[in-house]
Amino acid sequence: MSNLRDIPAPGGVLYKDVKRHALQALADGEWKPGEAIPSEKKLVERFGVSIGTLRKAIDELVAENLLIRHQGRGTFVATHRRDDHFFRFFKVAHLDGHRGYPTVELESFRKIKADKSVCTLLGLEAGARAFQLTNVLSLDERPVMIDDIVLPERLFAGLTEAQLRGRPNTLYNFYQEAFGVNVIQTEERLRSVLATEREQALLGVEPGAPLMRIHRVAFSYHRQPVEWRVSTLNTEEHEFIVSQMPKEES
Amino acid sequence: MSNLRDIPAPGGVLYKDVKRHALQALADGEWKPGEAIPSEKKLVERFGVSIGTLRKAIDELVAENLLIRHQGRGTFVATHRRDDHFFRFFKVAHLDGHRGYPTVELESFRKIKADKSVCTLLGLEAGARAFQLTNVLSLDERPVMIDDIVLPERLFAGLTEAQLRGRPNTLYNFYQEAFGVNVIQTEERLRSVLATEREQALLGVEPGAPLMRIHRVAFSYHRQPVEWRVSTLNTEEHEFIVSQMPKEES
DNA sequence: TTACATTTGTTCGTATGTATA
DNA sequence: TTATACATACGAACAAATGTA
Repeated sequence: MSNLRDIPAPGGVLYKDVKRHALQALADGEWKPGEAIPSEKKLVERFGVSIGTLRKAIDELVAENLLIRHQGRGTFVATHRRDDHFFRFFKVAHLDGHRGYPTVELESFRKIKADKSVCTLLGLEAGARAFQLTNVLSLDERPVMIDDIVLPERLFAGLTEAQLRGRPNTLYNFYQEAFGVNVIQTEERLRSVLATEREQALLGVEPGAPLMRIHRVAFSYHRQPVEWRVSTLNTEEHEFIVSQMPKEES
Repeated sequence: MSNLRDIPAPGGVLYKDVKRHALQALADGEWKPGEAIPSEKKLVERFGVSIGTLRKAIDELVAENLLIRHQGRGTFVATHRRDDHFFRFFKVAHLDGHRGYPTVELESFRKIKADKSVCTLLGLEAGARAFQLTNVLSLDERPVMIDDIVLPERLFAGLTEAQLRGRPNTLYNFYQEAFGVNVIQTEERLRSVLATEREQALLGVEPGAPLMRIHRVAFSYHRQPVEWRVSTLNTEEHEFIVSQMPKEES
């Protein structure tokens, strides 16, 4: 392993180089979710930089929620296990403010050829194969949201319906553990629509009921798109939460 | 001005103390939006801490978008001027992805007694007086969103309709410049609803059209609530954008 | 254009404190 | 108790950007 100093940084900024290498270790799966990365001391040796420079690089990855520091224990790769990052990606709450975990029922699962628009969004070649699955999410025993999800076959090779039904944890945690696919960022676009017949049936709402449609692209490292999702939410008793700065008081 | 070292920090962490004092300088209006705060050298003297400690404190305020650093120029208090933070708070885009500035028309303005629920949300005593105003926002010459806004009279004493009509910049910039009220954070809750008659008229939609209702509380320093807003968005040709991590690539 | 002062950005390293196993 | 790992605090030296004389 050569020192980063040996090759001048492209941007000329050393800590950005360290960050880039750390990011690569994450993307390559050298550092795996839930596991500790090497100690600061070891990373200082590995990268040939000072402790301050290393810290500045790791600081940014921590700020981006990719790593989690624990004083006295080590620095860990973030996971999608319950409580960890779950509510960063599940933004539905009851009108009274209460936020709970949904129960998930797999409604359908099949292989498809991704259509043109989805291929564009996921950066796939035209006609690429993909998995299409539909989950119905319930809160307090009542169906609240439909998730129509498309996953590129290339990234999720061998995915089966049984796996999806048997998964013990969150979907994004399942992506991590079963396929090494790490969702670290999402982009969502929200609209209001009227319920279709299918949605009336699945969510148990009246014809003409207003629903919220959420288009989401989920990204992994290096902004690689890994999931396309259309969620349909019944906001009769629930709402979609958007808040800036979940942590830090000012 | 006494050194921070003279009084042991409550939490025992010096840079948090520095941050707290800096935050107070912002909340007190000692450091005003758009202006430069004292140089690092001066702040080091003022607080009696090392440059590293000072930097760590300021770093957090920069990360929270309260301050903006410019190498060679200084560190400035963030403003709500166009292009600056505007799109952090205006999350509406055209379906084709294009994001533009809306034109705003003041539809109504009056003094009210805030009702109980609004008082709770804004942390006001029961029956507190407030201003109620309604804006209609247009994109590409077409009305797209209605903003129903409530402002506590205590924070916006003397606000007039003429001021609101004459303001050259964004509403939040107007709060800053005219009343020293600095919006730094918002919390929003979104639902889908059917258009009321009033909304049909103002937005030019059909009866039964689905609209998006956005409930927002805006906060200033120390999480003080300063504005209550109910926005109603026509998502026929526009959508509401939610994306994590607007900056930094991973 | 040049030179210079000012201000923030980067990199280095040390010493000590605190949390964990 | 001990070793390990991260957290805080210090500050020096130099680089890069900016504004001005």
